[in-house]
Amino acid sequence: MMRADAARNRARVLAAAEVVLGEQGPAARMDEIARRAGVGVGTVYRHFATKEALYAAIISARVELLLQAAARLRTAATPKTAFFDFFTQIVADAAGRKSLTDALRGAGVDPKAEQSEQRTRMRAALTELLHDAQRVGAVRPDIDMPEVLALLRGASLAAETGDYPGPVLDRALAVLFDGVRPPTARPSGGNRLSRAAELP
Amino acid sequence: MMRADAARNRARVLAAAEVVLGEQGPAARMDEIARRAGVGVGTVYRHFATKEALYAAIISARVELLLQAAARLRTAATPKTAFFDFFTQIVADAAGRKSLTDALRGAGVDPKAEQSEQRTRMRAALTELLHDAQRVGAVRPDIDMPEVLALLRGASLAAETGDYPGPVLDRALAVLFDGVRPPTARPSGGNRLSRAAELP
Amino acid sequence: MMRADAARNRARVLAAAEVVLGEQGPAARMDEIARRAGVGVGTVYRHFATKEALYAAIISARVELLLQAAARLRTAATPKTAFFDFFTQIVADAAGRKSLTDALRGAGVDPKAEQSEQRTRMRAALTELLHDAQRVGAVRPDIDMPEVLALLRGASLAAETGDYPGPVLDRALAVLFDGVRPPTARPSGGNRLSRAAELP
Amino acid sequence: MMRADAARNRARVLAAAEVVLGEQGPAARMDEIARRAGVGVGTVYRHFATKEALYAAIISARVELLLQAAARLRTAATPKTAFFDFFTQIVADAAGRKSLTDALRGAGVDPKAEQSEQRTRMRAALTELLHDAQRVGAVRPDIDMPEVLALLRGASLAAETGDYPGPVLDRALAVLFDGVRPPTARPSGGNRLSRAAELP
DNA sequence: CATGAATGAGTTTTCATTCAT
DNA sequence: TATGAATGAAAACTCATTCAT
Repeated sequence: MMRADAARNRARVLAAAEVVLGEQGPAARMDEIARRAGVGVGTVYRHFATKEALYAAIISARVELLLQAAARLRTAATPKTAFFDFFTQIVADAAGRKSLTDALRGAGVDPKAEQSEQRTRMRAALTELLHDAQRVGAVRPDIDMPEVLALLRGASLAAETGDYPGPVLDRALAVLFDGVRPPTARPSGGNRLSRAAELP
Repeated sequence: MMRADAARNRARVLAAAEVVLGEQGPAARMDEIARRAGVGVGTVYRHFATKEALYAAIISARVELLLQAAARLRTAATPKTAFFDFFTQIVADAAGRKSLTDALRGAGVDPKAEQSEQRTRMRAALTELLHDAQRVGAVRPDIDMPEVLALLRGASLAAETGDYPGPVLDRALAVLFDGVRPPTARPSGGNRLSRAAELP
Repeated sequence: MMRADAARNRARVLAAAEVVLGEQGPAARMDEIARRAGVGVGTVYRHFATKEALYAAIISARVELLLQAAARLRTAATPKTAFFDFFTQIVADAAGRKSLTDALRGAGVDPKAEQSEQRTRMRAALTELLHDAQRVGAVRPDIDMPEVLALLRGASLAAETGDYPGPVLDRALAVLFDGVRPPTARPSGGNRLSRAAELP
Repeated sequence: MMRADAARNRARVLAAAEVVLGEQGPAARMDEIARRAGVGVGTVYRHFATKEALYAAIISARVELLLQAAARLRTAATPKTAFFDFFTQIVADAAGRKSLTDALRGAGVDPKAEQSEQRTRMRAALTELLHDAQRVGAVRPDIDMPEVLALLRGASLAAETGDYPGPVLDRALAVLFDGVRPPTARPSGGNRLSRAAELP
């Protein structure tokens, strides 16, 4: 019973921290996070030794979810779309957590042991999807992971820190993907960017 | 004559602030900035009433330079390349000032009167270059400013916050630009990404 | 149980602040007040959000005591002397807290909600005592609250900011009270001012 | 010509300081005083070595004026009224310079050499007027300088720091003076306090 | 285990005073 | 001599972290 309580508290703190960081940026206070979680500061510190550790845990949880999504895509989707779907999903995830990365970077969170292990797994997952896509000719062959990572990072940051309506993000991604595909994979005349659903 | 001294001090503070912010992020202390500039804290405050005001002045100066570059490109370069050159220049500028934007955003710098006026001018400059490029068929016609801004922001953020070797950034931009160009403007077989000069 | 500790700390801070303000005037530092109270500055700020708030709390406590004294006098003393006793007590209280008012005014303490509520109660208490005294002919009938308040303020300020030996204050008050009484209430020949106990 | 300029500047600074202190209290800044005087801070410091020295000079000028008034009254008025007139004048002067004394005391201005010399002259002037009045029976004989000084200080402070409409101050002073007069000098039935001119 | 009061180093900002021009 | 830019000590206030209850 104790264990359950502790676990619930940990989860509550994590959730509260994500919200508060999104709202207040890197300046968010531990007191406030505790208040939102409905616990005392002491409890926050019982679960996360340090503010930085708490922030790192948030990232960790996020990345874990994305990794699961990557695994799912690899089995469920065709190599032709899996890479693009994953890319899109990461960006959508970022857009849904406005300015969180910002807050985390502002807080000076460094890649620690666990994080760098996750980083490795993330890279591996992405590499697989990329190579699969290249094998079936869905992605141009002269592109490589470093570029992909840079493009992914840029897209995520723009989605997270900017305030773009969904369709704008979609079209920006479409442009990006057009650049990523081999010319032959583009429908003749190009992928006309859709403007239908644009919000006012 | 004193005015000259004051102006020099102002410039020194601005320069020191840019450096220190780049190094230490939003947490940079006013004391440190003053020390680097070789002046007392009081002098920093004489020129910039507030930490936030100092940060705003840095952005302002940066944007001003870019606006001048835009004007220069419009006369000196052909519409075919001006847009891409400007885009590239902004990203290079961002790359050269690692984590400054970060620091600025972390400091909660708001778009103030002057800033928002600059924002307007920046949009105008970019719009001109974009339309010029579309007119001569260098940029696909179904792309519009919102997407361009999102792509630009993403590229700048990636360049600024990431630690990519130059060639990686170049290739990522090349991919992006391929997506921006109309299919007809791409050499058949695509723009082969160059790998020659890659740094270790 | 912690609450008891917190309350003790609050009281300590209040007491220390009263002392330090009396000694050093409005320029007293929060650090020093904390040191005297034997707590950290943070604790001072936990209990009083602001220097001004701390000062306001001191006044509040003082006035509360005087209000209790007024209530006591109304039941315990005869209307003939109660007014004069209360007046005297206020002045004595002021004399006992040298330069505190000074410090408080210097700090720009404004009448806030609670304060102005106290102010109202204080006026009410004084008004009752005044009217009682006038009803029994102990105070001239042509005097009214505004004058009484002005006289009281003057007497308190003199007592607080000046450095008068007790007998001097007593005689000054005696003169004042002679002016407040109806001529008939003065012993023929006036109230001879006592000089017996004068200190050097 | 230089001398005249310097003297004008000194006077300007003095005047500006009096105004600014009255408005902003002890916290008034030297910069602001200089600005109001239409000179640079450096000039303020040329005339007054220290903030405290400036404040002392203000008091000094004030007292000098009052001393001249005392001398004038001694020749021009009858002993019967001269004392009361002087007392009234000091209080009126205080009322006209709201919170200046406050500012000065708050600034920790100490009695310096010059000041204490003035203090002596002030006491002497008041003593003369008091004794003259006692000789002609206008002031009760059992009152002495210490009480008078205490009463005067109280009245001045009340006038300066309070916000009493003129008639209230007048009536308060009338009460005070009734206490100061021998019973025989009060018209039978007392000096009815006038209520005629009271402002709404 | 949870709580939240206490701690105090750390930061921003102010302002009297100095001094180069 | 006047000016006002520069100085930097001082002071208010914050907040991550600890620890008694």
